[in-house]
Amino acid sequence: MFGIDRSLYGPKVERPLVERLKSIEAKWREKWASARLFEADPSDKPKFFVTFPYPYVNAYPHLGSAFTILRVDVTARYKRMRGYNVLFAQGWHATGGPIVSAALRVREGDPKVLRDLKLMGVKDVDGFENPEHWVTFFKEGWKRDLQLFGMSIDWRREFFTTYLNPPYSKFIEWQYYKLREKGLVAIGEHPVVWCPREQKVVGDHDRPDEYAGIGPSEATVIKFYSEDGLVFPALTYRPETIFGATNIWVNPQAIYVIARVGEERWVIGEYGFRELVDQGVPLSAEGKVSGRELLGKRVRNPADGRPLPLLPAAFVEPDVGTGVVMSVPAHAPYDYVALKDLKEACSGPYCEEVKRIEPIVIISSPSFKGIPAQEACEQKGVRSQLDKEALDEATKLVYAEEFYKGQMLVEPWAGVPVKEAKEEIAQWLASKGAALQVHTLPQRVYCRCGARTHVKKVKDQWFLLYSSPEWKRLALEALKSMKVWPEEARREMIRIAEWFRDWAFTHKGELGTRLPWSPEWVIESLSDSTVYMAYYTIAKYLQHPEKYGIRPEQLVPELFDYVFLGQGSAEEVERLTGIKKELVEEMRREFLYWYPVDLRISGKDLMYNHLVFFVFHHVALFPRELWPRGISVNGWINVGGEKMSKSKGNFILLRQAIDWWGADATRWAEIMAGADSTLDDPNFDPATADAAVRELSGWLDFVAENYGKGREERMKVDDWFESVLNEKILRVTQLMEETMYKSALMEGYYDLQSKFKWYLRRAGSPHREVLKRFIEVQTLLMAPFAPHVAEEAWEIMGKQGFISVASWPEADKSKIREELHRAEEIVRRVLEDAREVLRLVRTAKKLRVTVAAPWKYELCKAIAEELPAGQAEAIRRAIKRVSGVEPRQVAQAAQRVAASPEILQLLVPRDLEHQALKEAEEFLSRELGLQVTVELEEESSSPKRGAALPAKPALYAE
RNA sequence: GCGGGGGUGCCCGAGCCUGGUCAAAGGGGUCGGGCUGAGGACCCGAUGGCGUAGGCCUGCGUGGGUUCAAAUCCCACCCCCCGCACCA
Repeated sequence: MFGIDRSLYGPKVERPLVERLKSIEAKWREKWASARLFEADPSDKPKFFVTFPYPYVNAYPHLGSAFTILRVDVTARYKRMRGYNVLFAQGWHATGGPIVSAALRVREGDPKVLRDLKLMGVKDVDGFENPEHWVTFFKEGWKRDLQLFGMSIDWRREFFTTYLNPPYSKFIEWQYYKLREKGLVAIGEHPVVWCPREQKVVGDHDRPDEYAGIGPSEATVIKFYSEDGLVFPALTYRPETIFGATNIWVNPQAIYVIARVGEERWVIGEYGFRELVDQGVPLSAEGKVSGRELLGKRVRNPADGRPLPLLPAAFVEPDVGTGVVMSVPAHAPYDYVALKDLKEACSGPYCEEVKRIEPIVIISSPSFKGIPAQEACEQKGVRSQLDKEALDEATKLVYAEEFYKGQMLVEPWAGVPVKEAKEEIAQWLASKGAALQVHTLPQRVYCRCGARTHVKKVKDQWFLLYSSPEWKRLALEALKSMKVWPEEARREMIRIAEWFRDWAFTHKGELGTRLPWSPEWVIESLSDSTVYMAYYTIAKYLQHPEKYGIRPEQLVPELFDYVFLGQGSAEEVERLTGIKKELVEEMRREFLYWYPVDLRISGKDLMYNHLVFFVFHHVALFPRELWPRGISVNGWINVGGEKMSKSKGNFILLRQAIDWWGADATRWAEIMAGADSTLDDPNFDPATADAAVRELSGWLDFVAENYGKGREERMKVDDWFESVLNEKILRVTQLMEETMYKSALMEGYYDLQSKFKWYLRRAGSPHREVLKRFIEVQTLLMAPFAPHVAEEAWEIMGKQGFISVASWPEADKSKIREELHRAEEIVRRVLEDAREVLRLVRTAKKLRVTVAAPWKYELCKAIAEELPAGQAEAIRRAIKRVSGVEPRQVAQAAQRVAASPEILQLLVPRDLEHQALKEAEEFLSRELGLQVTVELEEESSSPKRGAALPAKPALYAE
């Protein structure tokens, strides 16, 4: 039903197992809800406030969005088990254009939007022509899916954005009044992509996909005056090449507009005319002229006064730029080829002159020796001036090379890097009145309505002044002092913050909150989602008038001033709003209890805007102690090694995954995909989800069968396993603290399980208390990841209460004994080595294991101690320290230690090694299928006994 | 171009910060064995090359370097991904 290729990405696991997990999930979901387990109110416990950027509700969550919020849930659950009062609330984002645009498309019957809706499982598109319907439909969908996923959210604090939810808009209004008071907003000009037919700004969602992401770029219009008083405005991205201009190109087929500006009369393409008018150049059309009529006219180069002829070129498109092109054949492949073509097939009266034109090289760069444009054309195999593809490549090549590595050759800029000269020359021309800075689109962009767009300068655009040094300084201070995982993300965000320019934060015709002092503008989506975490802390009061009786019109700025900033008094607020002073105070207390945000977990894509906005706005509005404390960033999930995409068929909705594998197995597989805090992209493997289904139901069976069972008498391996168990707790706890969730699951589950398996093999059967402790610890460690299964296991064990709020296991450090781990490793290696030996000596019936003589331990200990001096020196010194043994023997042994230096890491007291091996005799015999005896070198008659080294006993198969 | 991330064995993927227990965890796949009426489920073993004694050779993008010792540290280079905004 979702159009997904199940054979490739679907589940391959037994249905009954999944059904069993799902019914367990339903059971605990209900129990949590009826116990209101995740509803968090201020208490005397320490608090932890973790947040997930609220999602844009124009679709259901998929595995990618689920991944990030899962990390939030794991954090919340872990922190609860650590004794924190955790606030995890969730809102929905509806601000902006995409929903409005999608609704419009539904009204128009756009098949693509309808198909996408169908892919979501929407059967009836009735109502989707209305933006509001999208919001309510998908926020309900999100909520349902997140509930099914086991998110431990306090739903009383749910809300959504835009004027459709007045209390939230009141909050945003307050925020912007504050920013204005602080002088952080200003009005100014701003270039936008404009649709002349619909008279509106064209965002990415308002255009066909192939035009997405193309925005206004800066260009220079250079004015060339002709002898008969006309102005030819040539638009260029490379004003510095003016010194290499040899002529002007016009298209002889095209019709140009003659337009008056003050005293001047310009010759310009129709498109450029409109674009410049919309950018404030006061052109008024007076007439038309064909390109052909202009040929042969002469203009003056404003930079050096040289006369330049107007020549014809077919590549010049009248509806790109101004339709007038400055020709620089040495540095522009198009110009170079057009000139060459013209020389070969010239027929006009200006032919003599054309033949005399030679490219003028004015920039030097490492890659080009002669004429750059010529070399680039040859390199790219350009055939003619209409060979667009090759020419574009050649142009790109020359441009990049010269921009980044080129130097000017012309005085007074000789030697200046092009990067700098470009700007200076443009300014110099402008100061002479010979040029102006404009914006244009680097290629044709069409609006969804079909009309060609151009760049318009909006005059009364509102800006957030992110370039303000003081604001920036505070934001950087916050970024530098907060916790950020991974560290690379901090560096990246600091760089982004430094580079931030002013931000146009108001739009028209979108969903959102109206700018209170200029309501024709709506606050844009990134700008209304910067400090809303503060809103969570009191959302339960504001979003539930039936309970608290607070109406939107009572939410005046003074209320927020008091609640968030402590300004004014509760009495004053009561007088202004009629909201009871006690309630106002309660809100203030609640805010102060929860704030600041302890951790914000987000996909790495938001580093480039939202997360930095989040920091900027907090430092602008709140005192230092309320600034955010942490950010953890993760990559975007891949499925089957590739980015999720609808066309590849690997696009998996969360609801679909839950249907296939259940919530816990999906969570498990997502964590295993790579939930550590890194900038890498995690990879979701459906096979892992299948395996998780088996793993989790297997665990429940295991708990049911084994909890409370086991042998009574104590063995040495029991101590080893207890040590492992306690060490794991320490390790996993540390990883959890660092939001390294994949590593935590790998160590805390898979690693521990394989250690447990080894323990079972070693011990034959587990000790009752050790087994009990193992089952408890294992279940607790997996609880943040697979909470439903963990609850079920907890219940099977007969524990009271929810594991979701049980205590995270505490490591008993006294039981961690490093030497036991080494001794066990020695046993493991003996088994491994024995296998290798027995592979080669197939006829063996017995195996003797000989533990090295005491002096060899002395020797190794000495070497280990002397090692800082370098290995060779350490051995020399160590040999001297061993006495009472034939020196030649000592030297030989030392030589062999040098050949296997790893034994130095495994060194344990001889007694312990002997004891461990002695106890493992039976185990080794069982594993190897022959009789194994362990003996001491001095008592041994094994022909191999001399080869024994500490941590590496001699083996003799006979 | 700038900024960020990455390149590990048939595949996926740990390790790299803090060099030695690393021929390199764990999965998957493949091969062999066990359990079974049977199993895609579970358990055990093998899975770079050579080797009738635990060894040797080759090896973590490429080329150098530091070190007694490098997947790990340093330098250079090659390749892949992402961002460079006014958009969620």
